[in-house]
Amino acid sequence: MEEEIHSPAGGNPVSPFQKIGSEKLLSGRIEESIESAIRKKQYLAGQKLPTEGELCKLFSVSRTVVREAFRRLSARGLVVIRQGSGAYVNEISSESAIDSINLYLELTDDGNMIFDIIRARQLFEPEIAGLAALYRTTGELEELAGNMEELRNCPLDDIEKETEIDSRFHILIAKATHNTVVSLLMRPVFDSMPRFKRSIFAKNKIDDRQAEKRRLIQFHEDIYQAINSGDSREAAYAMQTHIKRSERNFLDSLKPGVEGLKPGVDG
Amino acid sequence: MEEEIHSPAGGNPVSPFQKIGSEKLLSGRIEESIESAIRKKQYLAGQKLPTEGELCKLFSVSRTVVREAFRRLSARGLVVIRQGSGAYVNEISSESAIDSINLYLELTDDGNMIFDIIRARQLFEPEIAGLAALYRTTGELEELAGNMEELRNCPLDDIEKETEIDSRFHILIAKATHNTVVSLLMRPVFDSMPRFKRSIFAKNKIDDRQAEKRRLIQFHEDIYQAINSGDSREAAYAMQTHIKRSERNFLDSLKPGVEGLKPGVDG
DNA sequence: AAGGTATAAGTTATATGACAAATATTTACA
DNA sequence: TGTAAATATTTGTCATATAACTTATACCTT
Repeated sequence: MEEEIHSPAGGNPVSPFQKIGSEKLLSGRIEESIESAIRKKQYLAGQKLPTEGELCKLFSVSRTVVREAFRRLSARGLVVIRQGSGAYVNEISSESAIDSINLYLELTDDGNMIFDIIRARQLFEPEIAGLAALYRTTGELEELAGNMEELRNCPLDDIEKETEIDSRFHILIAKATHNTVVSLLMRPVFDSMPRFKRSIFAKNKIDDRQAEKRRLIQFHEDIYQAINSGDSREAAYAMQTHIKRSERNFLDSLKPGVEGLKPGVDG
Repeated sequence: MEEEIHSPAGGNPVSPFQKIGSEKLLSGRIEESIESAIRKKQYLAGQKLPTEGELCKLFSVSRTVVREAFRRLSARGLVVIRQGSGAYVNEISSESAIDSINLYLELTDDGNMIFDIIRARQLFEPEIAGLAALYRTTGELEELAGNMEELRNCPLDDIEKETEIDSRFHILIAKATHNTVVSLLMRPVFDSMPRFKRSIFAKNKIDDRQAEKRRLIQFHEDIYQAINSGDSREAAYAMQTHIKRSERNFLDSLKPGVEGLKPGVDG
């Protein structure tokens, strides 16, 4: 019989797919079955899953439902589908998970999200900088130095690029903790920085920009030096100072008149 | 006939859907188009999207690709599809995003994830408890009290339930910060607690369980009191103490000999 | 025999048509 | 007017066919 599907990995002849339950949609049930097999590592990253046709026979369903199950799985980043070739377990990547958080934050932002972001940075980033000072490698220090060089060379009027470099600086520090959880969870915070900073800069007077960039560079320099010297306490302090300054910049940018104020009364 | 990409009937207010680009798959392009419309809030949560048939005509594609686009969108939590009714923009929920992170953490756990989790908690939770002490409402205090009551009443041998209650305690504190970013990002950390604690308890001597639970209750009590009295510093300290103890428990559970080895020495 | 090319086979992508199942709307009736 | 039945709409699943792409094979040239 060709009942046997793929036997991945080891010699276990038992099908990696659990019997489909009594859920609602067929495509959902098959999605769960395949997901379960992947979670149990019965299929490893890069491995090829059975073809649509094989799964049709295995589950006794039409190609439609198998394809829709694959679509759901690929949308969630669990598998990649290559036309003409097949479906493969995706190399695990944090991007899909991070994108999911970013989407949520974007959709739920009622305009006050930035306050939560700033507060979260105040809470977490000094601790992160302190940890980075303890665990950073020389390679990571070089990356930070390179990032600062990029910042110095960034044209004064290219705000888009500057904020991107800035947020990458903080991502690098989070990575230097060598804590995958910390660096993963902080990514959405840093990813949102450009979005917010755009609106801040938009309200700033142009004259302030040059001085502000000098300060930004100096803050990064201070943080870098502390991390470089392995001084955890100083790194935390430098980071705290940096973020407080950023917050003040933001609050100042709101001063002239909060956008929420109804027109009718003005200066 | 259906060659024409028609503008929606009548006076033609601009279509909410952007023109499809030059991506690879049709279903992917249509997914992006619909996602973009949702991100721009041209369709709000709960609103009904066009039917499959309408989208087929609008994009001049088959039902197959429209359905697969919908499957992807629903897998990502952007829309919900109700048979016989239609597709609706999903009420925004953090669950999908959190699940995505949880899946990533589970798949990438090589056995050392727990160290990162513990360290992340050490970094973040004291700060969170401190913030919660400042912003908690009386309702949230009641929830915390109720949670502690649940913990006291939990059977000593029901580890599954105990860990669930425990992690919920910490989730409640994160929520009490009234910072959506903080409570969202910490969720995966707390969600992973039961998974890890199972293995810790499994290696603990049964005799320790009663004393250990008493200590757990006392820690929660201390944290609660500090948060209740609005003492930010004390709340952070109590939380720090709690987590350090948890870490020691974990490290102790590894002592006798990493996995496999039966504990042969006890008090 | 080695290497490249054309061909064939396998696999996914899309289209179409049909019917089932669930829901929504309209109609008919009391 | 309110309710129930009938009808229409919409999504779910199946089946078949063809296009587009990938991989494997056979063949040819050198």
